[in-house]
Amino acid sequence: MSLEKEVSHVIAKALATNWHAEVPLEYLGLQATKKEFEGTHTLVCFPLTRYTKLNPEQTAEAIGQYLVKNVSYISHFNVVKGFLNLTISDTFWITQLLKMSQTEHYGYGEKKNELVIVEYSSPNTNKPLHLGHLRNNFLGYSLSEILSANGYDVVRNNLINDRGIHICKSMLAYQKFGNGETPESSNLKGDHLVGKYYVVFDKELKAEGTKLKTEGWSDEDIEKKSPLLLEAQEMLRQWEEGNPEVVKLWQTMNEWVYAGFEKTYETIGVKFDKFYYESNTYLLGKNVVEEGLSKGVFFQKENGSVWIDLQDEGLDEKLVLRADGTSVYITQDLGTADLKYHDFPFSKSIYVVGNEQDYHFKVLQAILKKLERPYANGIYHLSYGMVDLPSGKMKSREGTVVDADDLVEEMLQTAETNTRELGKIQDFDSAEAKKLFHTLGLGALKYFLLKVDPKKRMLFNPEESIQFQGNTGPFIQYTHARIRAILRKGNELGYLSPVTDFERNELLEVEKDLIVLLHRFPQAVQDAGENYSPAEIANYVYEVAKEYNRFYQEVPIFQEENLDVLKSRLLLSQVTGQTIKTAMYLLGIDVPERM
RNA sequence: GGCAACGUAGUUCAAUGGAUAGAAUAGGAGUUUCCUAAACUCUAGAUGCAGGUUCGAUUCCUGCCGUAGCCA
Repeated sequence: MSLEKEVSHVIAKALATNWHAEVPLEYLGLQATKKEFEGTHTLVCFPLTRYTKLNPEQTAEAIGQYLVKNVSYISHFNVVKGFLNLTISDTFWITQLLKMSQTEHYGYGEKKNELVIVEYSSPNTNKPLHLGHLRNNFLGYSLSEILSANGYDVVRNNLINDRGIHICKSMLAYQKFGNGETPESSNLKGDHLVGKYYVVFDKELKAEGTKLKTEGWSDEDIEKKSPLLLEAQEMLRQWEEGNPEVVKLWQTMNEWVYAGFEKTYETIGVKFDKFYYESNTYLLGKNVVEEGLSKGVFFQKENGSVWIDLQDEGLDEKLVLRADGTSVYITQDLGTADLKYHDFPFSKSIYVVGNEQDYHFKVLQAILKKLERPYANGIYHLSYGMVDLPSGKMKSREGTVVDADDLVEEMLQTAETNTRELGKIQDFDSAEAKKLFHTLGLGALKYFLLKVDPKKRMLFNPEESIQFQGNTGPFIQYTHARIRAILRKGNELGYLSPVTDFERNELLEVEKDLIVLLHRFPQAVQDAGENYSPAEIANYVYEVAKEYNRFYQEVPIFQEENLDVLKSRLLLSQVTGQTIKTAMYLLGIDVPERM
């Protein structure tokens, strides 16, 4: 049992024996003591006064005395107003340090034998990935690692949107204006080449619109009946019919895109266990519509369209099948949900999708519940906020999109420039150096996008956002590299063989603060999993790095004359380094040995 | 029009209803005979407005103002 839980139980017992009160556990939770007070754990006593019939100070005093008497490792306490601050003996923390160092996979939870499917990335195949996709990919990847660390079996799933009008637009523009260009001939990454023709289509469509306008067309007609647009729609129809020429072009261009995506995924270090393609799943869901009708969950309107009434859920009526019998997005998502559950009987199914689709996922889950799908309650929409630029929202048509490949390249450049300026890697060969720039550049980018609460929208300022000082990936990586340097030296001097025991009874303040923080790691991993929030890991590991740097500054390890004390500090460094490495791993960020 | 968000130092982010609202960055002042100064220390600076619930509100409720979003 964790220290916090144990103490909470003793407090419950104190209230039961002294005041015959049964107090809900939520009032008994301990919180971290603020820096300016003595102690590490604090009980807020205000809510307990109604049970003790004493004022807050007296209540805290009485519980404090009980705890010191009944919990061996609580050495003393102090009361400030209604706050009971507990001090735990140094020997307890020293024992904890040894335990942490001997725990395999420290921070990880026990196996749960439950399957979780995390769907993320899910790109369209008509254009390359941009900054928003990066947030999605990093979130999905990191969340998968975090859930895995919490004991779940995780399937990382990528549902690729490889069909539809948007791809036909690229295809049509390519057919008309492509002149047989290929990724090889143009020296463009496949996804960028296809994206180029998506832009071409848009430009041509606009030009056509301008021309039609002078010919007297109304805006509405231009929007709906522009010949280019009709042609794209016709192409989509032909694709659905299986027209060999169209299908072949579609395959060719998709292959280009996949090759491009694969490269990007590899560079940014994200992986998938399973791919679904909408070209295979877009017809699913019609059987669900029939099922819903026969169960009376759906109803049909006079024109034949099928709807569900979700007003009792606070939502609207929602169309699930058009009058002409064609599907809408929600239809295929219903079918795909069944398919996923059939392939991977999960207890949780997580969709990493932007918050612009909040309504869609509310509807999806509500429908699945009404259809009494056993998995419906396990669905969770990890709804993340948009990444805005200083100029506002990214718009592909206005050319304000930050391209993922470009951004990554810039990051690597910045990493190289910064690193070379510091002149610490003269003895690195070029392969080592390149690897380091990659580690640092991507670390900076991933950390930047992950440290913000996923639910919140965030701002990305290209000039100012990516820094290497302060609360950044490289700062944490730097701390790790420092620790590794210490450990190398400790090893050379023969002090780490390994450290399994030492004589020590007292800790410096900064050492204790660090151990207390490290002791919280398993809880941080658990919380991050329960809240679907890599940001919690990011904030935690930053705290650890900061605290270690303080320790490093205040305590010159190798000047210590007492060998037991020296060894204990090496062990503290080792556990810190390991914790940083693990936490960063959960974020999908690598840490260097030297930098 | 309907729905659901968001608003915290100059800027970017924190804060299970708890103590004097934390960090980073930008600004000011320091630290290198010592394990990596991508570090450390000190300093200054913020809860949109008005009510309400509470012993206690950045957090919960109501209204207003502002920002972007979704559904037509």
